[in-house]
Amino acid sequence: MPKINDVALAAGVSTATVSRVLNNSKTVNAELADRVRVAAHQLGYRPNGIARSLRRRSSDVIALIINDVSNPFFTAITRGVEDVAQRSGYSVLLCNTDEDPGKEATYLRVAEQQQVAGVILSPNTATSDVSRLFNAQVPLVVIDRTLNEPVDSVMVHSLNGAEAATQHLLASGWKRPACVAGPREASTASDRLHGFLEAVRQHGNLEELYEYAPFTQEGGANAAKSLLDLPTPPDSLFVANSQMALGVLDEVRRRGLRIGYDIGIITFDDAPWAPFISPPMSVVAQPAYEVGRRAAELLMERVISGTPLEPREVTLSTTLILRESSKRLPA
Amino acid sequence: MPKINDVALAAGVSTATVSRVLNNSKTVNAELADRVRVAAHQLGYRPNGIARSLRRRSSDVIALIINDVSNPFFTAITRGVEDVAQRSGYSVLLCNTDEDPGKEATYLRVAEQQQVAGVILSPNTATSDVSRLFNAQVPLVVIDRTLNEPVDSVMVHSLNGAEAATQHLLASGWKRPACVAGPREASTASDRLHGFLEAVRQHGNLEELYEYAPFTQEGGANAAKSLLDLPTPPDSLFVANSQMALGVLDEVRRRGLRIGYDIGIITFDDAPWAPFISPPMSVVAQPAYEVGRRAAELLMERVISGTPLEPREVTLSTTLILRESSKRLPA
DNA sequence: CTGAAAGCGCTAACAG
DNA sequence: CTGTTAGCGCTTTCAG
Repeated sequence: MPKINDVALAAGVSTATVSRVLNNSKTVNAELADRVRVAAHQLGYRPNGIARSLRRRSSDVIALIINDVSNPFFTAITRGVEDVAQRSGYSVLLCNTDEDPGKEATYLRVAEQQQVAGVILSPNTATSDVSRLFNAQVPLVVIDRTLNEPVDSVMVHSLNGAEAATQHLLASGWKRPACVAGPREASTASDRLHGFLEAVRQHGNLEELYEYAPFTQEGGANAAKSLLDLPTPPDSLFVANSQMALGVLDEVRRRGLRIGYDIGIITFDDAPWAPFISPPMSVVAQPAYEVGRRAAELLMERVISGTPLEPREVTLSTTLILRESSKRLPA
Repeated sequence: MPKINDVALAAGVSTATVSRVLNNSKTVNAELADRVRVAAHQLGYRPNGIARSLRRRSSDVIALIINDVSNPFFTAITRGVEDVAQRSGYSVLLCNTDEDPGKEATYLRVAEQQQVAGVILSPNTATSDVSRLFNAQVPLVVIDRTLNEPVDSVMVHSLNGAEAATQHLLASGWKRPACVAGPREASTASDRLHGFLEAVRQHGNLEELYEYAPFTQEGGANAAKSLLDLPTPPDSLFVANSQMALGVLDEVRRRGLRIGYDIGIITFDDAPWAPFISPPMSVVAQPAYEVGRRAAELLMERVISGTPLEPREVTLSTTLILRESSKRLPA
């Protein structure tokens, strides 16, 4: 691998000039610049990003740390982030924590050690430790779940969405809704549960039925199982995310329950498969791509300006998409 | 941020000793080692990974470059890779190319410049340029799609799977199967198409119906549209991946075609939603997690041993999972 | 077993 | 406008 010095030698200039040319400094004589470019090209020179980062104390890479790569919500976010990062000439490195605080800590450390230009984080819990990033002055924006720190954030108003979904269940004639809630530690899970409970309380006279579980297919299946095994089981389910919904569907099918007659279902997240299951799934859609886009925009501002800004907070809204699974059909 | 020198000063030793302690060199006096650890801890010292990488000419990060984060096949691979990388103390950085050769080139460059310890790549086309990685001696293993180079690879025998799926369609009584094929450039797409054609030819007397399209939901929808608009449309579809299958489903529904009566469908990839659509989708399942696991194992061997090995090639098999969508029901 | 010192490849003052 | 030079923070010979 040729180094900057080889290029300098070949072009008959100093390394400083090579560096200037390669970094588009405008103050270089055109003829020299050409010689440098030719030499660099002939040698197949590639700047060593590590050395550059060490010197500059920052790279042109941002890290996106998410909880679950297989959740379509996060992959849609990823697209949003990538689109704006790319436009600014940054690459995005995706890190999957799998809801594991240990992995999250590891990736936070990697991000710091690799001197990424910035990080977008969906924290496992509100107490995830970002102090090192903070000390290292690495720009950070938090998405999806809140953090107990004053930082830039892009959130979705889960509570409202959950409340609306539950009200819809009730308005459709279901009498005994329950909530398949996510894990206690996730703010989104508790927001959605609270939205659900809010609607239940407003309706009055209803038992507060819910079950915490991990945001996974298995978690959803287990929660549904517990709920449906109750002496007086619920007749409808509000599910906290689409991964869980798959598990709920599995359990419902296993029991031979007919959606629309024996049970009503509505879930958070408009997964790509939602319209195609039977019956089509009603959902509370989150503007996932938008979350990613806005987060990346906030991050890029900080990265590029470098100036310290007041923490900014953007909150987006959900959309209720009514399909069939939540409707109550005449017997 | 404290540097190694600060730790050395605080512990009253040289930077070399600090480095040795932090890298678990066994040849350090226990008492000194303790002093170093205490000092490092008190100062909140974190080694600068960039500087370390520059010196060592390698980091403890591997890159996984895939075509589509939202495809469950790739996310399952990701899990496999992460599990074994983590076991060896490596972090995996996921890069999403979105089937865009430009992005692929960018990430390959990033991988080289960031001096990752190794890369696992699902190449866009068989001619993707990995020469720079090769020159830089970065261990590489290719997955999913072939590359015109002698490198370690983990593939799935697509052709057999496609052939079996098509034979099943024919054996179920469908008379006019067509293939919703992926993009020409992807070896998986052409393998699957060839498997399909193989079965069609063996059966004899059948028209060779197929349509190339991108591996996306939209691609699948468009291909289905063309095929179903034929003067004599097919009565069954073999679809090349699960993203496309969603699009096919959409188009089929739009036309009011009843799966099982008017049309039979079978697709590659056992997406999580496959059992839950109506009717449940028959699929050719790929051992995705296994692909990731094996690929990471091959990579880790190279990374850790550092010795040049002969290129190795592992090929895994598919499994036909018959559900309802491919069955032909009596009218 | 430990320390001094030489870089890894690049950028950015600082001179000229 | 261009070159010289001093590091960025760490690891690793090489002496002692």
